[in-house]
Amino acid sequence: MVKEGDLYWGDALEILPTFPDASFDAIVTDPPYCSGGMTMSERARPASVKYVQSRQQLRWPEFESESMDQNAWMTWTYRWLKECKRVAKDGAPIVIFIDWRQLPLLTTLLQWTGWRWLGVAVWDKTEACRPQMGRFAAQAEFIVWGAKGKLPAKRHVGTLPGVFRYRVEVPGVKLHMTGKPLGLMEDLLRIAEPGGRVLDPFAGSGTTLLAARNLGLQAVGIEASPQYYQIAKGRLQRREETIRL
Amino acid sequence: MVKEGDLYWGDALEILPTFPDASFDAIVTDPPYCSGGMTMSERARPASVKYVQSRQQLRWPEFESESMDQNAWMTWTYRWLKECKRVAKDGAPIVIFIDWRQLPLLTTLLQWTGWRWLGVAVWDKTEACRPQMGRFAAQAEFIVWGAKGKLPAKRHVGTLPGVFRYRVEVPGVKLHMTGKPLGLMEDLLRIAEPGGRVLDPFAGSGTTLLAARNLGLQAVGIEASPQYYQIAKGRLQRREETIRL
DNA sequence: CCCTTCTATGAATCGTGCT
DNA sequence: CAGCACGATTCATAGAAGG
Repeated sequence: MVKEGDLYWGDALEILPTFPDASFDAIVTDPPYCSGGMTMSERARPASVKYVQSRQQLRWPEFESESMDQNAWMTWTYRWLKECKRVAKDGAPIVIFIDWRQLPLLTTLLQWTGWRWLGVAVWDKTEACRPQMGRFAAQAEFIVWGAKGKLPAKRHVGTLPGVFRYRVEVPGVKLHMTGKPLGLMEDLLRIAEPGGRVLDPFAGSGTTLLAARNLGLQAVGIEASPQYYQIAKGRLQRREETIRL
Repeated sequence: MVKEGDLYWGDALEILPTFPDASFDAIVTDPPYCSGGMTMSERARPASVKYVQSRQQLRWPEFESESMDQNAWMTWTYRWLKECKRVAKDGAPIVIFIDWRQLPLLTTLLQWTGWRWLGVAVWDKTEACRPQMGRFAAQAEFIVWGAKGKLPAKRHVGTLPGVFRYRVEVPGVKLHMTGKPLGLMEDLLRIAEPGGRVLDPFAGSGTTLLAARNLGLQAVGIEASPQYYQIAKGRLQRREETIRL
């Protein structure tokens, strides 16, 4: 198994089973949505074609798991949610990014795997990525959250907002095609008990891990793509620099 | 059948069948969510008890259909969605408020009844919601939208945002326990073709109808509660006054 | 009679705006 | 300007019901 510090390179469904039971205080992740189309043929297009506007050269490395049909995505999501539940401590919160098309399926899967569904928070990107005439813009991304059993009555966590307003970052600042703003991830990670151990099984360019460390949390990540594994590793090593990417 | 102008008093499932096919350009509504609890007994409590904090006297007339269990709500929603589809013209948009708990069920029902699901917009109520320690606030309400078939390629509608930020109004300004800000409804109604005919089968205090008329749309509403029917009737009649309630 | 499950009731979170 | 009311909630807990 390849790893560097707390960052693992490999398939989440292969790495997760090597972790002991009840070893994480929170799961925070942004899995592949596989939502680029309602039809199988649209889904089968690679992510770089689905999510990048027409006719510009490839800017992002490909990421896997984006070419599943609805059924494959469902089985796959079921399995990693189940594994995450095993490695989470009782009462641990889980926070998952999802887009509107997959939201109903994800809330169902979350409950099927035994997690308790507690709400839907919103990432307001404040401007439409692609405004369209005559339709509401897809300006929000959704954040499904829940817990393994009940959230403990007394937690050392304050009150948290339910809508987070952050602009999408431009390529160069964001290092993954679907990379999230660092401030957004820091806000979300405040759901975790201070000093706790956080897992991101789909680490991408490592923003969750970086944000976690900024908050004084321990962070463990898994990333399947060799390119993003290298990018995340580099970011974590450079964390001491003052520039916050 | 009791009606006054374009406002009908009665059960939507009884009034809708009296409308002709393909007679509306848009459906915009805020149905009872029936979301107050995950158990049947919790749901069975009247809305004024479920949603209003303890120890204050009854401020709002009760509204019906808020005391259904999940199964009853599902069958009921299926039936009114189906009727709405019949009375909608081809290409007409539908816009429905819902809370996070019922969102997955509503998107399923929308598709089961033959509507095309096109997205989820967000009403961000901004800060004024009940904070909770250690959890994300339930600060947003969700707006499921779609169309009967495809939206026409050429519509006389501009680009619309996907997140709407409006504070919850105080009692006195809002006339229904769950009343929506007038500006919010006006924003949402911009999805309708200018001059079109809009239906709200759960009119409540009539904010949708008022907003529609402010935008120069024809508006038809149905309201089951005699109290809210009177309130909505009064507001529409007073519309000429400059004060916008 | 004890244990489990269900149900009914009310306390409490804090930023904001109104009095 | 201080105080108070308010929120399409959520949860804990006491009491009832059932096996």
